[in-house]
Amino acid sequence: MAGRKIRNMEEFAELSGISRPTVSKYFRDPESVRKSSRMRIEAALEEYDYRPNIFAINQNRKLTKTVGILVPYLADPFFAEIVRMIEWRCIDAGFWPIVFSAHGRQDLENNALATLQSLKPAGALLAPLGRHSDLESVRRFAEEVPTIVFDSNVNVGEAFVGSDNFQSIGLIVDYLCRTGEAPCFFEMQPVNPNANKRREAYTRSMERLGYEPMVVQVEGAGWEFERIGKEGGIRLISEKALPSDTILCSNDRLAIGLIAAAYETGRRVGHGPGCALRIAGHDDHPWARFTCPPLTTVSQDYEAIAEKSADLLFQLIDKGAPPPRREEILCEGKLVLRVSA
Amino acid sequence: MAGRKIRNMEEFAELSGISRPTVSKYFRDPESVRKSSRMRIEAALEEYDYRPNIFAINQNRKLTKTVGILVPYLADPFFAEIVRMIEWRCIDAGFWPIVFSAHGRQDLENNALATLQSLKPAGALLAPLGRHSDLESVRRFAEEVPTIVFDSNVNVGEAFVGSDNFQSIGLIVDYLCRTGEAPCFFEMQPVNPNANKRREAYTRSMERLGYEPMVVQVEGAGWEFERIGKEGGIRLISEKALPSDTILCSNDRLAIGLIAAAYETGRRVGHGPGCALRIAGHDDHPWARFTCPPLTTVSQDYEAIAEKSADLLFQLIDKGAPPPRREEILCEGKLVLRVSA
DNA sequence: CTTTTTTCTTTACGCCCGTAAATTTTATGG
DNA sequence: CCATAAAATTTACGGGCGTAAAGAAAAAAG
Repeated sequence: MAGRKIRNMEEFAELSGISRPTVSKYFRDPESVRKSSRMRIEAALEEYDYRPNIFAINQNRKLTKTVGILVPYLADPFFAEIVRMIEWRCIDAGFWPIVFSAHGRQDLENNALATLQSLKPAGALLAPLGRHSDLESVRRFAEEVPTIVFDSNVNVGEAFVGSDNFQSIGLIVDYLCRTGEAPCFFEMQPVNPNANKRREAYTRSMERLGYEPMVVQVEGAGWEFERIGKEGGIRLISEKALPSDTILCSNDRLAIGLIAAAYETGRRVGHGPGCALRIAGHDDHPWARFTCPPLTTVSQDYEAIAEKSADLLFQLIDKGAPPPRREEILCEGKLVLRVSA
Repeated sequence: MAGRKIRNMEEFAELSGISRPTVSKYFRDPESVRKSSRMRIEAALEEYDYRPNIFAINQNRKLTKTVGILVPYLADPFFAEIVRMIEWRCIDAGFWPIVFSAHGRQDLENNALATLQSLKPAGALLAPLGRHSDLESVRRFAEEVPTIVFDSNVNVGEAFVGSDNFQSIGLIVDYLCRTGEAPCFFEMQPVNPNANKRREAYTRSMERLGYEPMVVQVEGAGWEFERIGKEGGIRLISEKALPSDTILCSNDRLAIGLIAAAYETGRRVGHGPGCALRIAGHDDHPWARFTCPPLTTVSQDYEAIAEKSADLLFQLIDKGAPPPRREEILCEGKLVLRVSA
């Protein structure tokens, strides 16, 4: 494939000895042409290294093979991981995934949606910012593009895939209450519906078990959750303002910050003797197993969320028609017992 | 902008009362048309919400406004951060960044390069896999597309931007030797030139200071550095196989794993009294300040690397011609003293 | 107000490919 | 070997835009 330069499909078709429409058909679906033709085309491909012009292809296809993926913050390991898994599935299914990050900002989210829409994608997988989303924009987008929403349920799109916060929080509240002091709930200002649901789930679980819910909210905006958790944690610990020595964090990143705060203030974290604090998180972030001590948490089922949302989208694209009513698929979390609580 | 649907530029031009070629000119550069025309177009834009078809635009332009960004592993916070910064600059400079991740695999890197090339980007910013790269593919790509290589110097492209490993490693080796036992060097099998340079820099620094270099390599492939560091660390610590109680890790992610290993085996980390190990890293990863204890490390200058590589690319795109010889820009690291060493 | 310059409009062509219709070739089965 | 079905070819058009050329209109300069 080091031969001369190929300008376009016309030229390539000539060199391969097959007509251009047939070559075009081959590139849409290699199985759709006769075997002998396929082999001649592939022989020519070996020799000449031609690739059809993506722009010209997509200009004329009503159904692009592009799938848009938008997440609120790609530098968050949760999204990085889940995007990795989704990209994978898209490629396997013959789609061309293209990733956007809103970098935590509404204007960039809107921008990404607009750019994405002009790419005329076959579909989109959106994890909206949540509280900071311009819901009207998201809705308008979803009206034009087959859209599955994941992670952050903003009641837009043909379906939602996410975690069952009531189940997962229930699980860990049960565990914590059964094995020691009832937990307080450590959160920052909620950025998306998950945070709210988790707080509510915590409150309900506590009440169900006959405890008084205790919610502690720390100051801080933005996506530097660890810093917020650490700074807030240091203040709360040194002021002895924590209503319980068992702390359930709204997510693992806050928990990582809180563990750092405990270290800095000399409190030993864990469930053994001599430990001052028990700290638990939620999500099972990629880094949760490497904290000191390793973080007890509830896993989000990354694989399941990635798989279900992708499959649902492919289904939606194939069917053409949206489902009769908006589906909401909730994946269950699993208790991940480590040392911190 | 809730008016009727606009099909194409023709229709939009008609509605705005300006001819299509002028509208086309406007979209390429709004300043290039007369003010009165610009205002009429913008008024129509307010009302009708039209966006030119990206595919049709790029098909006819020789110089696309796309900039490709390829990193080896986007779920690594170092790359996530630096991509975030680069994307930013591209958007500011009026380009359209598009991000690819090789997910640590050669076939996906090649795939991404091919896809990227068929997008006819104005330029590309590549952080190659390194040892696992198909250098011939990368080279062929760089011959066609103005390319800046960053992070991993594989001697391809018009320029390289990265860290000065000799400077940064020298800095931390000096510090560690001055304040306690001379460090051994903790690494895994090198995945890219940086890892090799760092080992070499360590060796030289040690010899310069009159110490015997001690390199410890742990088993493990792939991009789960923390796991590799932790598992290797546990083995080395429990077998008392570490040649020094001060350990300089090839990067922060390994160090995070090693700190977890020290915790698990009950060794206290830090430079104070009662500490069994001093552990230092390299990179100043976003998570390095949240380890327990916080990680002493050498920062890579993320901002500088992102800025210089992006600026260099824009310059290259404007100039049209490559620089007389391949530039190599090395950014200096800064010592980041925390508690772990 | 006239001349010069700038900018716009009109017209037209091309980019590279998808795709439809009509025709020809090739494969399949009896 | 022929009839039929399947697949390929030829021909033709269109998509949405860039862009060039020529002439008209508007702005700037005198």
